[in-house]
Amino acid sequence: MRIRQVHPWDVSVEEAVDLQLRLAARAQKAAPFRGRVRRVAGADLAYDKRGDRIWAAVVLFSYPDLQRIEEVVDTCRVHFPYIPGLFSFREAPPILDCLERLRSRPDVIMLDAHGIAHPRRFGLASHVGLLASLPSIGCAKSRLVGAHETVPSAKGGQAPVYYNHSKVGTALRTRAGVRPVYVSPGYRLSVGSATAMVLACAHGHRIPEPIRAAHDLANRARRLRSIQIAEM
DNA sequence: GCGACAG
DNA sequence: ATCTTGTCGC
Repeated sequence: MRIRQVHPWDVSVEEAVDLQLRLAARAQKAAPFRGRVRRVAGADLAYDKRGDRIWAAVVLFSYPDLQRIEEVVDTCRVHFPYIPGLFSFREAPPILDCLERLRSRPDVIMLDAHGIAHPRRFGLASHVGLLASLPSIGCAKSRLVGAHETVPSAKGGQAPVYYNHSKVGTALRTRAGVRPVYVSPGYRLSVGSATAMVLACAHGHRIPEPIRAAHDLANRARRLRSIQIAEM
């Protein structure tokens, strides 16, 4: 699929924040998914111990039966610093490269990150979704912003996450006895449909299958170090 | 000024 | 995120 080249990535921290403020406006339409979801992609990354190279992986699954269809990995060096709230400037490039090389188009992509549950309502999931013109979901392992009540302990238990007087996501128990994950729509999705899709992809593990598979693939690629794709 | 703070 | 072995529990 084609990726839009909207802005450069070698920007300063100030420019990055400015870009988020400007791009966020395009990622705030909360629409429930239209039609049938047939393919869901999961994306995640692995870092080397020095923290200057990352491996990105995208794994495509059929939905809702979750059969593995296709997978892509990419690697590149990172220069942008680790700053909560600015992940996309480190992680989006290699993920977008993977998406660009994907043969069949996903209906939605879920990432180990936040969507609009972000200081400027434009987390990594939103950024990737916007540039790829693909509905996206952020499913993070911990909270970045917002607050919520106690999450029911059974699988499927949830509590809305509020930030600045608006609902930005869901704290969702994907399995009994584990900490909830934080689901927030990234691009062109509603909190409800994003939450439903994550729960539908929870197969006995805290992390939904597409992201789990991408996490595993990224780590395997890192250990092998055999796929050193062109750097940019 | 002091915490909080995705991966 | 990554560095690390075994170990307690379903």
